[in-house]
Amino acid sequence: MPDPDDLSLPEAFTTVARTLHHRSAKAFAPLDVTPGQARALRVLTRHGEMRMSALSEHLRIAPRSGTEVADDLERRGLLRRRPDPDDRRAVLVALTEQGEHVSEQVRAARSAEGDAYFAALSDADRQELARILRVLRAANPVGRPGGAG
Amino acid sequence: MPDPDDLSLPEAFTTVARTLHHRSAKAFAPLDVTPGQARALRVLTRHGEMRMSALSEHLRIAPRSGTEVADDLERRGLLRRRPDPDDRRAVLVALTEQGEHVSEQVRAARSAEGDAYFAALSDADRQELARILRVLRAANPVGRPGGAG
DNA sequence: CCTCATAATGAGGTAACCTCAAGAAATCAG
DNA sequence: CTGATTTCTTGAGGTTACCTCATTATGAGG
Repeated sequence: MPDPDDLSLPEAFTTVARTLHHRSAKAFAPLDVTPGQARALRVLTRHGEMRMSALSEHLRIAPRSGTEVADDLERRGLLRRRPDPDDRRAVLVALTEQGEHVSEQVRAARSAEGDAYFAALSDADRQELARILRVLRAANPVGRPGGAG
Repeated sequence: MPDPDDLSLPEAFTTVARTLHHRSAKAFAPLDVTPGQARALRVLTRHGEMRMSALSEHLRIAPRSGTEVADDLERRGLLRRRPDPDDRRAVLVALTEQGEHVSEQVRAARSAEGDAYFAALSDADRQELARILRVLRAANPVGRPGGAG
């Protein structure tokens, strides 16, 4: 196997992200939840009931894509939709009881397996990385293609 | 827009990676090259002619997926295949002259736009990030699902 | 009422992966 | 040399996680 190339920052980042994705997918497989769904579960656990549009923004994906994630979770009985009483165009989404349960399992699986990916880092490095990622997120607020037309 | 959530490390990483991917895709669009193809171009520029299997390993993707990337580049006239004279099962891939040219443009586009994503970081932070990514890559050598199946 | 903006979704598409199995060639056991 | 096994690549078909565009329903302002 070839030694790691001296990749550029974007390349190295992408490579690590893909590996991480595989790891997470494996960790969540027993729960029958994809990494994307897992993220949505965590958002809903943290912030409670919200509109579809808000969910999409939290996940930083296009509104249409948020619909899709919600569809999947609803099909699995982890999420319920209800009309927003204040605006009949809008839909509110929230976790079902089972959704909360799975979300907690997701959190556990993340600690057990997903975060294991980062176990090679010292505590200090993990904090450094977290800080750097925050800076990047703040500096590049919206990754959605619609944003820049 | 909601403030960035206090995401877990894996989640934050994934989110940043997706945004970065969008940025790169946009930066490479004028060259008619996807981010995945751009990575392959860079690998071939750095390491020269190699087998399909070696290309896949460099990109850390399944062998079949390497074939696909090579197909795309060959269709665009950026890459040529030839049989390996030492092993007639194997195929050697290398950039064409035009491929070298586009690869250089890719490198330039990365500096101009792709790396702009990391411009929010100080030089020190960029080096920190690069170091941390190297540690992660070294600690988790192969992200390919086939490995643990 | 008419017009314009907004919320969600149906329809259809893409990039970048994957697995499984086939076909050809190399290698190893006898 | 023969047969079994392994290796290298690719055909066929599938998945995830996104996307854009157009449509429907509702809300807001003149």
